[in-house]
Amino acid sequence: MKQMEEKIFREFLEKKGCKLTKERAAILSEVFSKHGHFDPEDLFFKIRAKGMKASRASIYRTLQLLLECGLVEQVERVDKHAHYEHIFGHKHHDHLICLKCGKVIQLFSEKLSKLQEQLCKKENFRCVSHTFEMKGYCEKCRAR
Amino acid sequence: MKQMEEKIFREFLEKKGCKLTKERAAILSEVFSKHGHFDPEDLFFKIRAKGMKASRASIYRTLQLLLECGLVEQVERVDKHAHYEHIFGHKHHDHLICLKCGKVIQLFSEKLSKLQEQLCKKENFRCVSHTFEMKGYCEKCRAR
DNA sequence: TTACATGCAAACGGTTTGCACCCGG
DNA sequence: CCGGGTGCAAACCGTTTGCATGTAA
Repeated sequence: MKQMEEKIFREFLEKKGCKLTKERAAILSEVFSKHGHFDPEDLFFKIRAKGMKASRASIYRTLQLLLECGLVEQVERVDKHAHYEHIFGHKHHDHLICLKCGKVIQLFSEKLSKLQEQLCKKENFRCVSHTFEMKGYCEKCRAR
Repeated sequence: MKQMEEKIFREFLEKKGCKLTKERAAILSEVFSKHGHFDPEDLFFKIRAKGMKASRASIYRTLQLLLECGLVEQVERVDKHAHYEHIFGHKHHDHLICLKCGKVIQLFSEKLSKLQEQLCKKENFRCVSHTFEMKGYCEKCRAR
């Protein structure tokens, strides 16, 4: 189970005629080390902190590959730089983002998935990915 | 009706101790000249094309003000630069974005608004704004 | 008259790229 | 061995900012 994502990545690279280098392995392992949002800069420092290494250039290049094979998806945020999260082994979900404390609440809604399907059918649109985010104030921050 | 947005903007500026300069008026007028997405670069050239002028710096500064007073909102997109649309006089809506032809289909859904409310209530979250976008292939592009 | 705004050009900061060297298969 | 990969530093490009000058109220 733990190494499933590596198997997927390895096979994807192979099919593409690419190699699984130690940098790519380090990035993959860090991306899957815990669930949550991250950005390329996070990754750069966390990989260093673990005594491994990969340049920023390799991180950006590898993230591109991980998007391509569907192991990672891009999470859209208001601030200007890209955020990502790994998706293998996780149901797709949406986000509530607190404008005060920055907390991200994950949201799973069966109803939302259904509604989404309906809306696509109505427009005869084939949906490949979606983003649903609400910004506002979380329980704790509202209390203050 | 036509000049309602100017009234709103003027009053907002006044309250802030700011002035309605001709550059700001030109930007406002261009932003409201038709409904749809635009980015700062679009705006820059369209304003020129109409024989008015405003520097990029003023465009960025003015967009900030328009966001602040709620006449414009930021639309999130996958590509890296910001997109906006004016919202005064329009119901909030969501988007279907075609990955092939780039077409943006507007979506209005009462059910979605309701669902959103429910989800917020469940988490005791006060929603200030939301984004819902689906990316995929539109009717025409699917046919090909 | 006097803040506040503007335009310009330089600075910024995240991301991409060219290139010489490196290494996985 | 060799084609793809890496790190570095420079290039990119959308956005922001400092500053001298212009202008709305």
